[in-house]
Amino acid sequence: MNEYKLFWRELIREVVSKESGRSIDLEEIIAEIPPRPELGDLAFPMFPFAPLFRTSPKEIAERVAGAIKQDHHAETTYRKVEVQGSYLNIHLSRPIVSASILTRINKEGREYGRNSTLAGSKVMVEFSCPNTNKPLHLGHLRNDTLGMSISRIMQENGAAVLRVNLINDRGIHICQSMLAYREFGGNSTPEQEKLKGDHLVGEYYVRFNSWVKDNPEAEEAAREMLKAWEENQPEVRELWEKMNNWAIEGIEDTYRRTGISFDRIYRESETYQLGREEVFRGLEKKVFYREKDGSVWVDLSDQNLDRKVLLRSDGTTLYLTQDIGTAVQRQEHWPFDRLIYVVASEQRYHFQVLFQVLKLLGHQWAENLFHLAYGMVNLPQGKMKSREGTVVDADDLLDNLVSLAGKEIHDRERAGEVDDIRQTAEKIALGALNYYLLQASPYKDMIFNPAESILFTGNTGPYLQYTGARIASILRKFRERQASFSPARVKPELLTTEEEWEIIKLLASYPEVVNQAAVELNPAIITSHLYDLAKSFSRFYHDHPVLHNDDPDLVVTRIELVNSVLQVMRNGLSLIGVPFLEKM
RNA sequence: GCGUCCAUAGCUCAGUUGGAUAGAGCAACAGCCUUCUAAGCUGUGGGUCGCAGGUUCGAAUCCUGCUGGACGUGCCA
Repeated sequence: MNEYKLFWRELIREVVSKESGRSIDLEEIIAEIPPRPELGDLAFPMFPFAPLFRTSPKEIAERVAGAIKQDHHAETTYRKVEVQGSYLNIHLSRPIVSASILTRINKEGREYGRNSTLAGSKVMVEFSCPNTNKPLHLGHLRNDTLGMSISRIMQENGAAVLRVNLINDRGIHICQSMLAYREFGGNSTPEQEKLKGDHLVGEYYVRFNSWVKDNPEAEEAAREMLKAWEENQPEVRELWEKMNNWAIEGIEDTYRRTGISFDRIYRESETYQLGREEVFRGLEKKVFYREKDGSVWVDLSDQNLDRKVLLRSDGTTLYLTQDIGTAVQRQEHWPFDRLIYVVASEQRYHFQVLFQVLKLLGHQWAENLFHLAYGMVNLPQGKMKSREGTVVDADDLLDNLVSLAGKEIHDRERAGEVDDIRQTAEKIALGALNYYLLQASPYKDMIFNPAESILFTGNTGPYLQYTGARIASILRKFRERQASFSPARVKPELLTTEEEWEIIKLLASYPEVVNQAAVELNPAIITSHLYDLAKSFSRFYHDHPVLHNDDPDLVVTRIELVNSVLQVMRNGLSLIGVPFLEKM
């Protein structure tokens, strides 16, 4: 669609320049999509030129329209130029646009929508970053699906992407679950308890928190354990290895189930010491300073960021120190042009400080760090609170969605039609979840209403999957009867209905949508476009039969259109973690 | 206190970066299955875009103030 916009903006720029006698910049010509399709396909407001022409925008629109109509050059790409109030509206030539779009999608297939705006740039995306003391919850699911989707969108725009995870496998909170396990666990294993490893570990984390209420000395015991861990005490290390493996195996099961994967996994136990050297460098450079007690600080109060500790008085590192180290390490491992941290918005301040500190250390690339601060996931009754047991567990939620999807399959009497009920239900559940989490703008807080998220009707992932499955079904039936339509030819000029034209326009603007999503780092732009496309398709095929048609040319032409819709849906769905289904 | 962010239909969310009569879904109501899957389609009702100013030919969108909310402001992560 951009090519048409650009063509017309250039033409109108030329005409307005000529008519007004002043050279107009291309940026001054604003192209819009009219609010209602009957008003045309492109619209150009003439308000900005009123002072220039010293006349009404309506009159300007008429003068420009008149001049364009005399321009034979433009005739092939428009059907009609008309003045609507103060707007100059263009109706594009439908056969020309349709033919060009269908040919292009047919030729490019999976490539359609890909572009090279980020070609040659290396983008690292950090996301997930789970703790190994408890299983994943709903908040992680938003993080994970955002990280995956953003990565894919960047790739679709030509970037080389490296997805990285930093597993938080050490620290006082890890020791807390270890301590509770040693105290109450009785050497039980996930196998014995028939529990996923991460859930077993999580139980002892919860156990610690109730235990410590009546036994404050447990807090001190955990600190001692952390010290023992840092001193490599064998028993503690052994327990840590064992429980960490349980937790990580469990978390990886959830990743597999939700289609999350990484190119490189960092572990905090291996990186937490990094950063200290950098802090010393900063001391030498005199951008940091040391207090009498030995702690090292950075003063960012001139930037409204206050003073921050970089090294404790006992010389140990902090979260911030580690992040300094890992950033430097990553730049060395894989020199990125951009590093996107997908981390909740509550850590905004932390990343502002981190980026400033790296700049003070003289790292040029610190300019290219970006915190994608996504909003909290809340429940209708308010915040999720682990202490009050209102945290929505990721595995439980998925199980719940899968069983509901399975029930739908039976209720709709599709059990005999789908290939594998269990697998289909799993994919529907995943589609519902990912779509729900991605359709809201990332930076905004969102409310996760379990009752609503499991709906499979309306603006949801399953609706997109359903539309895709319907298309797949039509195409299967076409292939079965293909012989009966031959000989037939694709004739784009046969696509004359408004419904078909709406589809064509949405197909045509898909590549810009993919680009826009990358510019804004916002997968919701994709979800919303795919929803519009599915909606338009549903309207179309409700009223206009594809196969049940007397004219074989029309049949194959509509098949071509339907095929294109499917291609774009598949391309788009792959960017938002909604599995495509041949049958549902 | 200070800082950052948010506020659009009863609920959950969009809103093409300042343009035409602010849109979807859910919920409510009314229709549509001898025809390619009714997880669908069509229609009705529902709005002081938090409030008050300002900038502009034009503001949900930009600026200021206010109100309400979230988050942050740890030698926690």
